[in-house]
Amino acid sequence: MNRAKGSFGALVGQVFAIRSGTMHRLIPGPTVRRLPRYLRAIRESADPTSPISSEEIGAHAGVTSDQVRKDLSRLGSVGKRGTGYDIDRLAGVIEHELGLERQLTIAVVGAGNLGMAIGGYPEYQGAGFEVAALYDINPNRTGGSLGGVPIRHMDSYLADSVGHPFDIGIITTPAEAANEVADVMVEAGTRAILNFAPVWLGPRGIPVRNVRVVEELQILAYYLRKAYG
Amino acid sequence: MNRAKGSFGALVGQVFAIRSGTMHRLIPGPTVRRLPRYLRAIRESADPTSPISSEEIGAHAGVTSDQVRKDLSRLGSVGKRGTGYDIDRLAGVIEHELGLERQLTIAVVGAGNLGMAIGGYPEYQGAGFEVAALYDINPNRTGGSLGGVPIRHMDSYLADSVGHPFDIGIITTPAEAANEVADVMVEAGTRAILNFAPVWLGPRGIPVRNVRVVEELQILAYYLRKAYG
DNA sequence: GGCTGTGAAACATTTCACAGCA
DNA sequence: TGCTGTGAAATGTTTCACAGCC
Repeated sequence: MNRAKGSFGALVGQVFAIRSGTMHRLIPGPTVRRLPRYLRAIRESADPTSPISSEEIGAHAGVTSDQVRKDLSRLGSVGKRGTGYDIDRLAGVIEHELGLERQLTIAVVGAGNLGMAIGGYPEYQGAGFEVAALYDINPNRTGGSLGGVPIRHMDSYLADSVGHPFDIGIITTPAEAANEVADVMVEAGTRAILNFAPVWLGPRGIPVRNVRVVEELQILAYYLRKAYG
Repeated sequence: MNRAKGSFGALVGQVFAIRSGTMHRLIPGPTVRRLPRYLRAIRESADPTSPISSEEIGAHAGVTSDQVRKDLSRLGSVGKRGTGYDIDRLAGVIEHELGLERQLTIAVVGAGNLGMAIGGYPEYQGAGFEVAALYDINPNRTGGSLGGVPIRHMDSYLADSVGHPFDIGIITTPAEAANEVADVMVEAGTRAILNFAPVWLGPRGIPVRNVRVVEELQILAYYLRKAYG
């Protein structure tokens, strides 16, 4: 498999791709993946009124203080030497960088156990997200609602998206359905995909991330075997 | 934050740590994380009787063929030049490397929506795992079963582990409870932890991996903003 | 004095390119 | 001829060490 380098193509592992238009200068992937951890760390900080040090952020995020400083310095000079990082200021900068100032809408496709669990997740408020709807193809599951969020038939996904496409589509269907669902999402203008189905979603021109429980277990199994034989 | 380099300490991001004893030569982390994808790719191969090429594996796993060959070459010389990789042989080698030959037992702590979804996941058979029990602190949730798997009170976790500790403990509790649960797991001899609670679990001497839905969404938000402004 | 910000060094991973074997 | 296996080069990331500022 070959791929134009430096292009908009999907990147390995943590996949994403850019639909079109100008590519901005991107922060390194590992740094982007740590930013949410820093955000949580400073929000859970013991004293929100006094500045926090890279040392303390690192302790809460499981990262060295060097790494924290290096990462944060990419967001501009945001700390104060001799003092640390102002919590509100830093939270604002990270949220801005991650694009969390605007509330992002989510559609969850697959109203099974996992979909219901994720659709009903209580942490979205304050994190910048709002679940707008759940979808399923099984009419027995549709029509109701989950904590005020309607559960609709997948057939209406496209129509529901007209005028206000979802920012993120979460796929919690069985493996067989995932590619089809992803196609519908792209067609409907959904802007990014978080996939929980155990399949590889090929590049579709929008950012895609995959979370696969079984693979996580298998990775753990490796380290487990190395540690215990 | 400073940490002895090359030690058994927790590694950043994809955390793991080794309890004690000899450290084996480890395959690079990125490679380990791709192996389960290769395993799935070859299992879903069009024709299981004829050999598969690195090109085809890569296409199914979203990785370049170079990368596939480099990764697989770390497991020893397992392919045939001019031909490709024998599917059964390769699957066996990867499974061996990942330690999937022995069935691993899982305990899920937190019998809420997410715990039930993960505890009832149908893909474990064939992937090398078996959910042995679910646990919760809420007596209203305990006592029953989920597809034959008993739901027990967390108080009995320690006693249940005597003689046959769980290989992997999955934490699906709220954030506040996660650290306490992790402590119990370590005390009970649970050998690795997969954490879904939105907190950083500090190093505990056993391999730990974290999956956090909100962080995944925030990472997506970043690329989404870069793509669409 | 204390803590950030950042070049430079060290280290890790991926890509390239091709030798080697079926 | 076709595809693997692998050194070497290119690239990316983390760690180090300290200058710079509050």
